[in-house]
Parts: sequence; C-alpha cells; structure tokens
Amino acid sequence: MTGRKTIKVGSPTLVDVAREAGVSVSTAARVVRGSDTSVDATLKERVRAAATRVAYVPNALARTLRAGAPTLVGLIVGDMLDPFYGEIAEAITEQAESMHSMLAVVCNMHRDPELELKYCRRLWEYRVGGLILAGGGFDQWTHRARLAELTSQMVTGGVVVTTLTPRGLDVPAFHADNQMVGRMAAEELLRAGHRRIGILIGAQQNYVSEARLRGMTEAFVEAGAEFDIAYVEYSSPAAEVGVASLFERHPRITGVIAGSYAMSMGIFRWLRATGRSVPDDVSVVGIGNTRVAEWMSPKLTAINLKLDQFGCAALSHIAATLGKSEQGDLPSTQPEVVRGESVSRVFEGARPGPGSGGAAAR
Amino acid sequence: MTGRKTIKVGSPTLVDVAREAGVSVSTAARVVRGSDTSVDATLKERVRAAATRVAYVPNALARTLRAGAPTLVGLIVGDMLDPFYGEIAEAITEQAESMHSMLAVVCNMHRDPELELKYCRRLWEYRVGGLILAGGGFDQWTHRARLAELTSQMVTGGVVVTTLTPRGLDVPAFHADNQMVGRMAAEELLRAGHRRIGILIGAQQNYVSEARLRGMTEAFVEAGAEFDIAYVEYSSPAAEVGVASLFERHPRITGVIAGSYAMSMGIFRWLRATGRSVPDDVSVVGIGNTRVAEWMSPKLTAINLKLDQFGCAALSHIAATLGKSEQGDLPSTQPEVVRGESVSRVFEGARPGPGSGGAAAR
DNA sequence: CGTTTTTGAGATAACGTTATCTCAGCGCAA
DNA sequence: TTGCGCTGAGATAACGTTATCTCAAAAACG
Repeated sequence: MTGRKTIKVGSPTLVDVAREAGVSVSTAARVVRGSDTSVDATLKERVRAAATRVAYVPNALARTLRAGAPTLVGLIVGDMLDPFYGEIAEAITEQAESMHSMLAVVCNMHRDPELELKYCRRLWEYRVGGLILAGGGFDQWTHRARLAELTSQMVTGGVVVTTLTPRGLDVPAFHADNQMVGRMAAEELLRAGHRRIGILIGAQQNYVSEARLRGMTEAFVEAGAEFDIAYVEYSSPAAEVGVASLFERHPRITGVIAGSYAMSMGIFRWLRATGRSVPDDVSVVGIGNTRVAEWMSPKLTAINLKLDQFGCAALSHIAATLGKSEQGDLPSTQPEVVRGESVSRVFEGARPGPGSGGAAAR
Repeated sequence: MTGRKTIKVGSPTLVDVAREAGVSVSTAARVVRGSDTSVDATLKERVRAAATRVAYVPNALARTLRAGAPTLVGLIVGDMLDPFYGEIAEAITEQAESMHSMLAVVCNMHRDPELELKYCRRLWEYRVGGLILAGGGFDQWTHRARLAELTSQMVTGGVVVTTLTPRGLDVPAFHADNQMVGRMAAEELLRAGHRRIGILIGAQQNYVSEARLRGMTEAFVEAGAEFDIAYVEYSSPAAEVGVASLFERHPRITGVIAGSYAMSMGIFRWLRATGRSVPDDVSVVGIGNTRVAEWMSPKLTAINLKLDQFGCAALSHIAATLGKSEQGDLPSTQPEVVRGESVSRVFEGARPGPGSGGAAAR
C-alpha cells in the first residue's frame, strides 16, 4: 500500500511481489512456484496475498528459458477442418491442459509438406517439449530428409507420429492396426451379405492405405466377394467422382467402403442424386468414425479408429520423456465398429441397383 | 572445425554460432536478426554459414523475453470441432503465419466459461501479443467480471472479440451485422414465396441471436409472413427436437431457418426421417456458411458470415496495435447469400406438408 | 596533415525466472 | 561452552537473447 514513485510499465514480476510482501525474490519464487523447500506458513500467506494484490501472473517464457522445462507441445495436423484431424486436435489439447498442464499449439499444415516444415521450425523456435506429427507430409522422399534433419535437433521430449506409419523417419508412432481396420470394414459388409463391393481409398498410397487394403482384400478373397477400388483425394467432391466411376464400371455394387468421413459425405450425395437409397439400395461403411457422422442421414456406420486415444498416447509418451508424469495405463485402442443406419442386410435375390447388367469387378 | 572439449547439451545458441564464425555474439545476433545496423558482407556470409553448420534455430522464448515483442497470439474458440469456429481458427492461424509471422495458439473452451478463463490466464503466462476471444463465454455476468479483470492486465496488443458483441466488456469487436444477416436469411425464403416459417436459433439469448431475430422479424412482418421460433442448443440432436416441435405446432411450415451448420444437419435428418423432402416439401436456409455445407445433400443455401475475414480483421487489429504492420485495406465484409439446393420456390396452392391442418403461428 | 565524422564490431547489461550457494539462527549432544 | 547438523531465507548467477554503450579504424573534410 506504499505509494509507488515510478510508474510500472509491463506486467508485474516476482520482484514486485517480493517488494510488496517485504521478502526476497527467492522466497517469493519459492512460494509462487510451490517448490520443494518449505517456507514459513506466515510468510507463505503474506507472499500469496501480495501476489494476488499486484495481480501477478508468472512469465512462462522466463520460466521455460531458465528452468529448461518446456510446457508447450506442438501438434501439426493435415487439415484442421477435417473432423478426422479435428478430433485428434481436440483430444490432445484437452489432455495437454487437464492432464499434463501443458499447452498444445495446433498447426494446420493444410496438406502442404512445405508448411509442415515451416511449422516444425517455428515450433522449435519456441522450444516445444515435443512435437506430434499428424499430417503425413513426410510421406514424400525429398521432404522427409529435411524433416528428419530438423527434428533431430529437437533435444527435449522428442518427435512422435500419430495416425500414420512414418516411412524412413525413425520416431515412435501411435496409430491403429490398419490391416485390422480394413478387415473390420470389409467384414461389416460381408456379415450383412454383401458380395459386390466398391472401395474408395486415399489417393496418396502410403502405408496406411496399403495396410487397410490388405485387410480388406484378405477378407473379401476369403469370402469370395468381388470388389474394385477407386483411389481419390480426401474430399467429398473427389469421392463423388470416384463412386460414380465405380458404379459405372460395376452397376450392381451393393456395398461401398468410404476411406474417410469426407468421402462418405460425397458418396451419400452421389447415391442420393442418382436415386439410390442408403441403405436400402447401397450400404456404406466408413473408415474413421467422427462425431459428426452421427449427424448424417442416415447415420453412418463406421470403424472407430480411436484417434483421440492414439493422440493422447502420443502426448503421454512425450510427457513421460519429459519426466512430467509416468506413463499410466492407456485405455484399449482396438478399433471397433460403430453401427449407424447406413448398412442393411442383403437377402437372396435382392434387387440390383438402378443401372442393371454387368458383374462387379475382379 | 576445432574439436570441442565439452559435450554440448541443449540446442545450439548464438554463442555457438559466434564461436564457430569467429565473431562476437553481438555480430552474430545482428546477422541472424537481420537487424538495422549494417554488417560487412563477408562477415555476414561467414556467420550465416556458421549458423547453418551448427543448425542454429533462434530461441523465441529468449527473444520475446528480452525484446518484449511478442510473436504469439491467443485465440479462444467456443468449439474447435464446429466448423463455424474451425473456419475462424483456420483463417486466423494461416494469416498469423503468412502475414504477420506470428504463431496463433488455438484454445478450445468447449463452451465452458470456466475453461475460457483458464486458457486466458495460461495464454497470458506466455505473454501473447494479443488475445482473440471467439467463444462467447463472457456472456454471463459473474464470469465477465473475472475475465475483464484478467484481460485488463494484458499490456500488449490487447484483447479483441470476434463473432460476438461483448456485453459490458470494453474491447473492440469484429463481427457481421447480425440484423442484416437475419434479414437476408428471411428474405431468401420470402423471395421464394414462403410465408409460413420456422426459426431455429441459439438457446443462449445473446446480442447475436437478438439482432438476427430482429432482422428476421422485420422482414417477415413487412411481408406479412407467419413464423415461430424454437430456441435450441448449437447441436444437431437439439435441432432435431426443435424442428419437430415447430412442425408439431405448425404442420404447414414450408420454410425453415437454421441458426447454425450443426442445426441444419439436424433439420435435414428430421425432415428426411419424417418423409419430407428438402427442398421439395420444405426449404431450409442456414445462417453461417461453412465449407462442409457444400457436402450436404442437397447443398445447403446459407448466409455467408465471412467469419474468416472478421477473424483476420481482428488479428490485423492486434498486429497493428503491436506495431508490427499497418492496418491495410480489409476486404468487404458484407454478408452474402451462398445458394445451394435447399430452397425451392413455392407456388400458389403448393402442397402442404405431410401432417395437415393447423395454421402457422403468430 | 590534423581533425571530425562515419562505420563496423565488440563489451555489457538487462529481460524474469530458477538453481545453487551462502549464511544466520536454533536445537541438541558431547 | 564448543561443535555439529538442520532449517529457513537471502544473495547470486545463469538461461539466450537484444538494446545500448563504447571504441577502434576508416573515411571525409578543411
């Protein structure tokens, strides 16, 4: 309450708190930090009061700089607006705050490898405690070398990949068993009696697509089902074109597997536009369940990749490496089917699709 | 190339660069910083080479601490996964990086005012250069006082609000003219001949909802149209319930205004489930256009709020306050109609909806 | 040629913390 | 009383930058 002679500019610091409480900066720091060494109860209270009186908010920049214990984590996603990545980002940011008391910085690489590199560097400028790559830009050779060089510099919690298997990038990865995912999607259709299947899958042929396809192929071959594949971009319009070409080649398809939520939207649109009903005429199974899939009409049946849990596992790994917390038991990350309304049983002699004639492929 | 005696731990610093280049730290800093004062070309090159040789990445923490020129901006959104906020976040993060060379930290308040406060504080710990509030948690009295107290501390670029008018919080705001938005949505239906309208709008009655309703009411009253309102949460299931209650009260409704993208999804679902066709039986106009609205079937007709542009304007304001750049000419932010396929003309003697009888309200 | 001005580069302090060191004061056993 | 350990609190240095000051050498001028 003593009148200040000089006008303070900038936010209050520990020095201000110490002066206000009439103690040394060290003591103020000890109290604020809630540190190991004990402080007299009276003093502690006095410092606390002083801190709130001057509205002290600790400076994380200085703290991190001095203590070398980062509280930022970087997350680079392929496309913020795609709920596939959105839900990862949501889970990780939430978990970072509530569980590790860290702050996650989400960067949107916009499916552009160049941007991924840029953000990588920028995040490292802030000395993030770890970096979670969920974009997959590294699936290109020339790019990967630069990324590897850049990330090898990061000395703290390290780099971690989720949703993808990083080819030739030596970092821990957290993602679903994609072969099993593919198999589950296939079996969902097989179980309902479908034997003529169209598959829409991502155009960039990475380990993920390959593994999923392997799973599907196995299941379909075992069951003696026919199928054909369209490689399209991860977007709704691209999927419309893709599903159209599939039906042009194989008009009697009764079941479609959509490689992503965006694709399933496009498939729904095209099917409806061509007078086909979901699921009465064509059943659709999506890969990757998102919350919004419930909002579709009909509700999408999809394989839940548990992206949120893999994201959290990645984060926990980083936190553990930083020594911030022990790696607790993680929940099961088996993929599972979330049944909506987009798959229906096919009975013997079920009606063929509108365009008749011609057998399904392979 | 001289052999190091001690093993370096941590990332390379300016000191390392300076040693490697055989210059002083000051000179190294000048080169790296690209500062005002000129450095001899030869030396400059030598330092550059040394920097890349030791893989130097500047430490933004130290820089910000010392120079007091923040390069972080905070953004708090109501719900990351809602494309309404997602598109704001995308625009702002992109703009921050490419235009102001700042890094935007997106925080998800998850529609929880408590979390908004928490993130506010946390962002300020990192001494963000500015804070963009896009969540609207401050629309509650008790909360606002604490928020005002917290944000008043922030000494730099300041606090700014987008998407909402902040009641009783004295900060600049950037958002659409919501009364005009409401009027435009109404007129889109009126122009197509609709005279019995159902309105779904956000349950929390803030300035935004009020302004939009005012616009709609004006337009409908002028045109002598009948309408009724359902207040629901910003979610698809809530909208299903809301639209059901509207049609229960007024079965002959031919046009519906959806207060958000999520609501329009729910409306589509309910209409389809009850055997009503969009747009043949019922036309739908959404408020707030999102990219994903194009993926719906049929494509949603909606009012584009230009959220991205308002977000960028908010960011530019902060950057200008920080003195990082002059506030350039901003693009027009008039809302405009984006026409999809969800509105159709009503002709004299148009068929009533399936459930018959009972006039629309008011 | 001497003096002033300009230029380029090194030395130093400071940003706000925290880790470490120091030391006074106290209790307790020899 | 002396010696020893313990506890609580202050002093100090350091984290990696940048702003400021200083100063030597080169350039410009009469």
